[in-house]
Amino acid sequence: MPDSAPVIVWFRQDLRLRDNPALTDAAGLGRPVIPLYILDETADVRRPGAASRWWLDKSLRALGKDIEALGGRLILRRGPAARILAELVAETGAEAVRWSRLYDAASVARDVAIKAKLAKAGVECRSFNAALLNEPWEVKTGAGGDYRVFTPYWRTARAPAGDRAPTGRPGKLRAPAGNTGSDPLASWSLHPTAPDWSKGFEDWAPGEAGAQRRLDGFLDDVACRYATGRDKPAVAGTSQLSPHLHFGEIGPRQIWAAVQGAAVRQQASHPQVETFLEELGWREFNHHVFYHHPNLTGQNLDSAFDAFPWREDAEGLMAWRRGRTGFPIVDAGMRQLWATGWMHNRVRMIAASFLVKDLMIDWRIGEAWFWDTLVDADLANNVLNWQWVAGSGADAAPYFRVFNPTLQGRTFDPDGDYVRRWVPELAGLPGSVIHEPWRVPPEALAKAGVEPGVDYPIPIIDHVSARKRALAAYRGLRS
DNA sequence: TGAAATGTTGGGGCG
DNA sequence: ACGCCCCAACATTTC
Repeated sequence: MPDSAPVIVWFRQDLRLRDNPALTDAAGLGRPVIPLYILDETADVRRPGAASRWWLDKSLRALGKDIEALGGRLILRRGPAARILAELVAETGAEAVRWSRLYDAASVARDVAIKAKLAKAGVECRSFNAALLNEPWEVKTGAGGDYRVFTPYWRTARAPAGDRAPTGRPGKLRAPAGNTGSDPLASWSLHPTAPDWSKGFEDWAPGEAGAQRRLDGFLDDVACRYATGRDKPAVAGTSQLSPHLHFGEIGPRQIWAAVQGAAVRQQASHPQVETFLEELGWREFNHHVFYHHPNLTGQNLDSAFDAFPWREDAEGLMAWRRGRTGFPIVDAGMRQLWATGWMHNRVRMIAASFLVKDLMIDWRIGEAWFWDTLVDADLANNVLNWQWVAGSGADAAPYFRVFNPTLQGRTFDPDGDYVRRWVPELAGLPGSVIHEPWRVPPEALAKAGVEPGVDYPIPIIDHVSARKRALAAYRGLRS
C-alpha cells in the first residue's frame, strides 16, 4: 500500500478518541486518516429514537471538535453504508477501513456484507472491540455453550481473560490531501424542531469529555455508596453513564480501569463498587444473550410467553406514556423520562412492571416507547431488560413478582421528594401519603390544593385486582 | 433487582 | 402460678 493511501475510520457507537482501538490502529499506520460517520437510515438496523437522535447530534459535534484538535476532520455522510463507503474509497483512494464492532444481528449482517464487498475491491478491513469487556462469543460455559443465567455468567466473565487495559489517544492525525465532502451536521435534523422538546435535556453533556467528567464525578463522590444509594431515585446515586456508554463516548475498559484505581484508594468501599461493576456485568450479559439469540427484539426468549394474553388498552397506554396513571411513582418516572430522556433504574422497573403486569400490555409496546424516549436506548439492554421485567427473558424476574407501586414508592422514595419533583401537583402532600393520594381525606387534599381527577388522575386501575388478573393469566400459561 | 398469604413464636394481659 | 388468648414480630410459602 502506498504511504499516501488513506485509511477510513468508520465511527458508529464508539464516538471517542481514547481507548478506541480502530482509531489507534489507523493512526498507527502512518497514513492519512479519514474519520467518517454515516447516517444510514436505509439499513435493517433499527433507527435511533428521537431522544437518541438528539444525543447523537451533540455527540457528533463534540467528536468533530475533538478530531479537529488532532488535526483531522470528521466526514459526515448520509445514505446506505455500503454505498457511502464505496464512494468514499473511490473519491479518496483509501485502501483500508477500520471500525469497532456492533453486535446486533442486523448490524453484524450489514458489516459482514460490507467487509466482503470492500475486500473484493482490494480494501483491507479490520474490526475491533471497543464496546465490551468480553466479546459475546468468548464467554463460554464449561460445556462450551452460552449463558442464560447472570450469576454463573458473571463469575466467568468478570475475570479478565486478556488485557483489559484501555489504550490512550492517538497524537496527531494525518489529514488526507484534497477536500473530502461532508454534510453539515445541521442538515441531518437530528435536533428536534417544531416543537423543540429538548429543554429538559440540557443537563446532559454528550461527548467524550462529558463522559469522562461524569465518570470522575461518580468515582469521587457517589461510587463509595453505590450499593445503598442507587435505589433512591430522589438522589443522584447512580453513575448516569448509560448514554455515554451506548454511544461509546466512554468504554467499559476505561470504566473498569478507573474503578480499580479508585477502589484501591478506598479499600472500605469495595462491596459498594463491586455492585457497580455488577451493573456493567448486566450490560455485558445482555449483549451476550442478545448475540446468541438475535431475534429477541420481537420474540420471547421463553416461548411459553408467546401464548400470553396481552391486552389492547389504548387509554391505559396513553396514561402510562404521559405519566397520568394515578400512581405517583410511575407517573414521576414516566415524566422524568419524557422531560430528560432518562429514568432512574429503580423507577424503570416499577414503571415497566406496571405496564406489563398491571395493564397487561405487551412488553414490546413498552420497549418501543423507551426506545424512542431514552437517550441511553440500547437494543440489547432495552430488549432484554423489558423481557426481564415481563418474565420472558434471561434470568428473568418470575412473572408472579409483581411490583406494588405504592410499596415501592414508600420504600425507595420515603420522603416523596422524587414524586414532588416530577409530579408537582402533589407537592403539597406529606411524604407519608404522597404515594397513595387516593387515601388522603378530601379536606387534606383540598388543603394541599389537589382535586382528584382534575389536578391529578384517580388511579386508572385497582392494583390489587390487577395483580390477581395478571397472576391468573400467568397460571394460564403453565397449564 | 417482590408482595401477600400463611405459619410460628413469644411476650404480656387477664381470669 | 398457670393456662389461655391476642397479636406483633418474624419466618416460611405461595403466587
